[in-house]
Amino acid sequence: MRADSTLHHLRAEQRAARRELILSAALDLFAERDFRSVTAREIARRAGVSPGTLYLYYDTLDALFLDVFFAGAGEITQQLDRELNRNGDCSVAWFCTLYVDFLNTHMTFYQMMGHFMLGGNIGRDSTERLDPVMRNLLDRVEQVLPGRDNPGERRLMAHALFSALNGIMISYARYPGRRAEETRRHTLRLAEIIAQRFETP
Amino acid sequence: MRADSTLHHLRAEQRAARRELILSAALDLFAERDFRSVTAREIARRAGVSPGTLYLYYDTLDALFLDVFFAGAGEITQQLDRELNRNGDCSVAWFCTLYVDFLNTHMTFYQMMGHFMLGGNIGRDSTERLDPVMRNLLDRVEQVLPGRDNPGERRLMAHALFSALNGIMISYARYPGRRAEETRRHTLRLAEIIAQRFETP
Amino acid sequence: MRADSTLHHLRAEQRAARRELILSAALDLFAERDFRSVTAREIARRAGVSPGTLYLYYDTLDALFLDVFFAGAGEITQQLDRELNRNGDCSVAWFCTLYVDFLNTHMTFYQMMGHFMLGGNIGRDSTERLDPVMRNLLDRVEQVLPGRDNPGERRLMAHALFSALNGIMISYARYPGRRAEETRRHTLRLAEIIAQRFETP
Amino acid sequence: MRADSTLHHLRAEQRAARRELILSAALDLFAERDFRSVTAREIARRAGVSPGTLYLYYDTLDALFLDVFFAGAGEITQQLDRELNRNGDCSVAWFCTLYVDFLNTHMTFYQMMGHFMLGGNIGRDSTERLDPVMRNLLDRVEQVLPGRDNPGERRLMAHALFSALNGIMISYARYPGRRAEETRRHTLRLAEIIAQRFETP
DNA sequence: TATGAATGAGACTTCATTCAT
DNA sequence: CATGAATGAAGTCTCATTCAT
Repeated sequence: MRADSTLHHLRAEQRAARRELILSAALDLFAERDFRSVTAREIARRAGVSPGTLYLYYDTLDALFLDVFFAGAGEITQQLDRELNRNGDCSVAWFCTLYVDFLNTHMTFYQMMGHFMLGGNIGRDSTERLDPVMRNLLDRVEQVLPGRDNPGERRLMAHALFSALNGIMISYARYPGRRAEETRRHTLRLAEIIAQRFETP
Repeated sequence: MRADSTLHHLRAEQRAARRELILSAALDLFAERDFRSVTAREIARRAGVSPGTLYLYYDTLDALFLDVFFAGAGEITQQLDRELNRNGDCSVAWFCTLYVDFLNTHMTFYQMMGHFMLGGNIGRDSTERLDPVMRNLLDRVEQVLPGRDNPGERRLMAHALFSALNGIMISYARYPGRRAEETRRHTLRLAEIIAQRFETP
Repeated sequence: MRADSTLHHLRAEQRAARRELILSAALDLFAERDFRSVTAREIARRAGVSPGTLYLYYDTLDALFLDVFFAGAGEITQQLDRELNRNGDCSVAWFCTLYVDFLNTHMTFYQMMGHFMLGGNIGRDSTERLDPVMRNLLDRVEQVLPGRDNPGERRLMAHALFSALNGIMISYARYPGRRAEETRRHTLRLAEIIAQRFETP
Repeated sequence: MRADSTLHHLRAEQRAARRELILSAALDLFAERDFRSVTAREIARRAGVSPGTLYLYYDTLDALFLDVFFAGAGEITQQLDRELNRNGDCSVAWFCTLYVDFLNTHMTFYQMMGHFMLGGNIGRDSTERLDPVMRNLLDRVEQVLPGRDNPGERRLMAHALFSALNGIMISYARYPGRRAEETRRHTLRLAEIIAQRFETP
């Protein structure tokens, strides 16, 4: 029993590790080039596995893309939680800066969000996985918003703030000709402005 | 001379008409399906020309995509100007509503913006054409912002507002499970909130 | 008008010629190797065209396979008709010999028949094209059968004879270890026996 | 010694049982779908073993296919023998009906025969196993043929009858649009006709 | 012996783009 | 200027088979 469960555990761990390996290889490539031009074969080669192996861990390339998004969403959610738990009273400015900073260093996460939101062909099951992830994020946004009694209004405001921050990147992310550092500075400045706008209840 | 220039003029007109025809066919298809799944051949067929002809008017498919963006940008700019010229003092709320409404009915314009901003490979010359178009748009945004003396600050605020509005769509545009009408209502509500936030100087 | 129709005619002729070219290349390869191991790329290379061109003339490899069958069916039908028209009274023996001889020299036709009859995945439209072809063949078989008044009985007898002849090949066609010439002699001998059995009404 | 041989025996028995298990799983799947679309992994899963185990019992997938054929041949041979032993004088009609009925319920057996006869790549050793099996079957056919002195002639006649019966299936087995029961009725009727033709010496 | 993850060659097919007519 | 047949590189994904555990 014990041995068996250990074996299972190891198996699952190994599997997760391999998945991580592949995902990481993909992220590597996405950092270098537009993700739409990255091929399955390249990801496999970079991960040091065969193309066939890729499909042992992901049914389809889009499934992998989705995982990039999920991984990113998980990470930013954790980052937020860490601070929110420690310090119940976080400022909007802090949140905006953190999120936009995250987008700057996790451009691929942002690109995937765009990819899927703007017409990615995801199956019903993926939609069902996507939904709660987005909701989770919005829950965090709500927490940092200044007091507002009406829950519906509060949620809407969270939507608005979340949208506004996401919009920063689409407008300036890879604006041709701008270097990463310049982009970061500019986007963070915009984040501050938006934060300021959402500080008052 | 005269005859020649008239001929030239006619030629140019015809050429423009053909381009328009092709562009319009493309938009037709983009309205039906995700633009990433539309092929050059399909566009040609829909326009009633041959695939080869497409390349007489557009060097590349991305060039056509870019034109979709330009056409949209031109249209919204004109719409704004019409009102701005008539009525020098337009409200932020009016602008936000107009713009988000435009995005809702011109999703493809928005998608193209995303396509290029998030990693589209556009050549140097296209960048040079893109730049003034964006600047033009931002000029309009500036005009509706409430008085603010510092021009740099003013410009930054315009960026922020423009970004915020664009973000509305990436977060909810084709949010799975939502119908077009529902999306429109929701995004317009968000536009109002954002407008409200940017009303005070 | 005239010119146009001529152009159309030429186009159609050229197209048919290209199709023929590809078909012929495929048959070439099928003669050398089991058709199931022949790839689209190989056929294209042999035909002296690019892989993409293949799909300009055939939607799918199976469509090409089907054409192999149709071409064969057309040929044997014509061969039969030529003689049947010249000489209204053809013997069963003559027919059996001719057909089995044909199968020996057009093994691929036979293989395709087997491929599709024994489970080939053909669409509805192909089925609709397959049907009349088979009926046509059976019509010829009926013509050579000795007098028999009842039409239903006559048809059944045609079925039986046709089946019997087809069976000869499945049992001995590529029987491992037999050379082509030996196979031909043996199958023709069997054809004679079967003919003899079907000579009496 | 004794213990050892018993052990060996057990081993052999177990091995045979496993082979049977796998074979049976394969047959299960072949009954559901065209055998050409069934994968090794599926067979393994259905048999409740791992893909690797498959290759402990079969060198290759074609070897398994061959076994399907052998199993069928063995079964029909036994069925025939049971009756032939009990009743030395069996009619051609009885044989034809029995065989075609068998083909109807063992379509896979028939498909495998076609698979190998029409170009399957079987090694020399498999050919050596195939040969006697076919001979065995033909021996039975010979037994039911009406008196005929010349042994060579007799053998040839057996070939002809066997071929004729096999042909019934290739012509109508999965004739598109026909249901199993209809096919069975039709093929049995054809079997009768052929039997009738081979009844006279 | 049994496992099953990994392999990797290779299959089919698509599609932006070109160029002879 | 228009055509549209042809290209051919490249993409995703499959699957029989192997081998370390």
